[in-house]
Amino acid sequence: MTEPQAATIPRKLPRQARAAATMEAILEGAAHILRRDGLGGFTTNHIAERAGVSIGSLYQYFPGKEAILAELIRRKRAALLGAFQTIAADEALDLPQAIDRLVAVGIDRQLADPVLSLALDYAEAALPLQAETRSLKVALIGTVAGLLARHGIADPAVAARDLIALARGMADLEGLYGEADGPSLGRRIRRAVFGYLGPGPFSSTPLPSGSLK
Amino acid sequence: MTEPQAATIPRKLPRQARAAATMEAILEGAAHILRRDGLGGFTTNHIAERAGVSIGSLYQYFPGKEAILAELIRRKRAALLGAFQTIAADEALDLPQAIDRLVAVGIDRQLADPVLSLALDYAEAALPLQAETRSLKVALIGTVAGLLARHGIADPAVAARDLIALARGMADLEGLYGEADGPSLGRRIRRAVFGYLGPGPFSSTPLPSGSLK
Amino acid sequence: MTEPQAATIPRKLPRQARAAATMEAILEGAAHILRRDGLGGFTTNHIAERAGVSIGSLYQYFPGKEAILAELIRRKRAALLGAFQTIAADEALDLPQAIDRLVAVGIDRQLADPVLSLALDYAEAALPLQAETRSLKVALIGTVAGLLARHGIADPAVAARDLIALARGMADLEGLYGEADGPSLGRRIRRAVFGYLGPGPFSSTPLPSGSLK
Amino acid sequence: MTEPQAATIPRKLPRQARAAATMEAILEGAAHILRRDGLGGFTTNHIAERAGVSIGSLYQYFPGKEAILAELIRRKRAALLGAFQTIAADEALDLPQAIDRLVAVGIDRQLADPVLSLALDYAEAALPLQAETRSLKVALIGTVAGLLARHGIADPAVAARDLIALARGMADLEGLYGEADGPSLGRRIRRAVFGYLGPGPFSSTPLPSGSLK
DNA sequence: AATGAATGAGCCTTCATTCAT
DNA sequence: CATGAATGAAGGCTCATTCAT
Repeated sequence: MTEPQAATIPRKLPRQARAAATMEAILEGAAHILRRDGLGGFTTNHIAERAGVSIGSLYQYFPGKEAILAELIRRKRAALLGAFQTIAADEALDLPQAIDRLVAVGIDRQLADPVLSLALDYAEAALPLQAETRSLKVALIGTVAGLLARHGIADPAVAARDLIALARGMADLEGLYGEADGPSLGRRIRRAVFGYLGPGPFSSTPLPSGSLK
Repeated sequence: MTEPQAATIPRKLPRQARAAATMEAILEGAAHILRRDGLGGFTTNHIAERAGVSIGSLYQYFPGKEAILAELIRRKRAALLGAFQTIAADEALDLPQAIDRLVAVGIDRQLADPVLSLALDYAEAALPLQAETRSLKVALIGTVAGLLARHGIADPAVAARDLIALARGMADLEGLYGEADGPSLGRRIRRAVFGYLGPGPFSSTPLPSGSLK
Repeated sequence: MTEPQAATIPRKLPRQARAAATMEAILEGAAHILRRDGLGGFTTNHIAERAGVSIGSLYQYFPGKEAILAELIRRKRAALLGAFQTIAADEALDLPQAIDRLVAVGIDRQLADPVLSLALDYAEAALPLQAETRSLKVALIGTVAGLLARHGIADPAVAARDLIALARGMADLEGLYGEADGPSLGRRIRRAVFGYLGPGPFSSTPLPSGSLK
Repeated sequence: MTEPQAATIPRKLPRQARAAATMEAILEGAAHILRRDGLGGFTTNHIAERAGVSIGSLYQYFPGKEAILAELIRRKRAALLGAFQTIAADEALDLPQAIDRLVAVGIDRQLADPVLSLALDYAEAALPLQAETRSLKVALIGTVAGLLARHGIADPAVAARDLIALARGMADLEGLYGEADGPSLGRRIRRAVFGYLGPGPFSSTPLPSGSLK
């Protein structure tokens, strides 16, 4: 895809409370539109109207629609990254426990807003985003990779990417068409993840034989 | 997303050879545009130009861009479904062998055209497709579910959807950012799949004890 | 209105029965479309489809849509003209009797197909038609004018045009919004017509003096 | 005619003076186009160009060409309605005098712009207008009907519609093909109108008995 | 003669973006 | 800063018409 790289950083940082509120309104409006109309209906005019802000104001805060989308992605990734980092930094957790938590966190966000999540996931994959946004993805994978490496998993970078992709793929479909049963989905994802990682000495509490069903 | 359901079936069947060629040209042009410019650049004018066909001709065969997209999805799914059915019908294969083949087939198609695949996957998930197109997805899942059921897997319908989603999630990202190493990807996907399915009597090479939960 | 004068005569006279049938089918299809969709939906493609004829065939018989419209107008006027001439030629009728008949004939045609009539009336007034078609209108007015002159009406040409316009105006609206009560409409039109003509020696039942002027 | 009811109300009310000027320019441009090219040439692009306004601006104020047409009709009817109400409210006038004035007012407007008037009349009759626009027509008829009722005319609603239709029919044709001699046309219309109303006690110059009815 | 595939000008409309107020 | 009027490129789609088969 070769669309001309667009500016994706907010134009200016709001210094006043009112300005911050305007910016939030725009982003909330954008999320609403994306959820309701998908990427096809994601237009600056609609966003401004929904946000109760003039189109001129919108362009005071964002240089274009790509920037709004990028900011939505950035925030989503940043929140996820923070949660992941906290989990990965917790030395008290063994790998299965850490993965349980990572999966649980990821599922929560996905199921809470499946359509928006799917649209942002696609946008992130398909659109040319700025380096700064991309770096969040790298950090996300890196955090998981570090955790895996610490527990002796081979090829941790590839594994981290695979596992995130796997979980996201399952969660996307469950969100859209399934019954959005988080606990059940979590169990299924963990089975796949642990299968991927293989039987190893990484677990502090080895499970007995005898399958799950 | 509540876009107002668009017509997604071709407008008329070509009666002359020339007409069939035009229709193919349009579909090829559409695939090319989708690959090169993504869903954002997927416009009827671009498609017609790329196909070397007048915009009027395009509308003789398709009532709109949605219909072209739907037809691309339909063809992709139909081809995949055919391959899956052949594999699932082969009684000589045990479950691991059958899964090996399913994964291999799926990977081939995905890696051969990653950007196109991603766009079609997103379109299929996010756009409101017609019943007929959706039925192909159902058939695809059903084929895998039948295979799983025959080998004693519990909850085969959910499992089939999960496994397809899982594999597709991994393959999408590998196609976009990875090294497109099919055999390696295949091995990783299989690990996840067998982990998901759990240790069972289905395997000719039974897994050792110590699986994870 | 200065639209470029278009050809309005049928391209060729059908010599075979099949050809004549095709031409009739086209004209009937055109009337149907005009009735159902108005002048805005009057397109050659729709007409051909409705007529069950290929678009190519349509252009074998008519050089363009204007010609089809013109032919519809021509036929309508010709039929009316024939009826009018018969009435005007009947020496046995006095003026009130003749007018009764003229009005009755006009009303019948208008009420039988009000939407089509209105569209044709507008087309006749607003579109640039060919001399031959226009001449039918002249003949129609002339026929009435001759009748009026024969009974001593002053300014018969203007009167004929006025009376036709008057009756058509009333009939158009009655057709669209009224109860399409022909006899009642006829009575009302005749009151207006005789009022217009004023108390004169034309009637076999002469009116008393005291005109309205 | 069953065209899919289009929006016919202006999109937004102009808040700045500049905006009001733009809206007027659009309406004037639309009137010019209608006059010059008829309904067939009545396109948004032509209107915008003629108005010296971008096509985008046109769509800021009107949701489509139907809305522009509706607004032209609305204004024309509103002006006529105002004049009619003034006349009908004047208790000093007897019926013939009031009718004289109504006819004179109607003729003035029709002859001043015959092509535009004809196009608007047809549009009003043939297009599906909004309730609000239709209500102006009802008010117009109602005003005349009230006047007639006050003077003891039977069936005043039907009579009002008939008389308006009758006058409009005559004026439309006079405007297009006649010599646009207002006074003469007025006299002729009045003859028809009084003939329609019949000899009654309404006139300050009472008619003798012996009407045709 | 008949067919219907093909054409492309042109219509309607949206939308990202700018700029005067 | 905010507003909203204005812009025009561009996209979706139709329709009159031609022409090879």
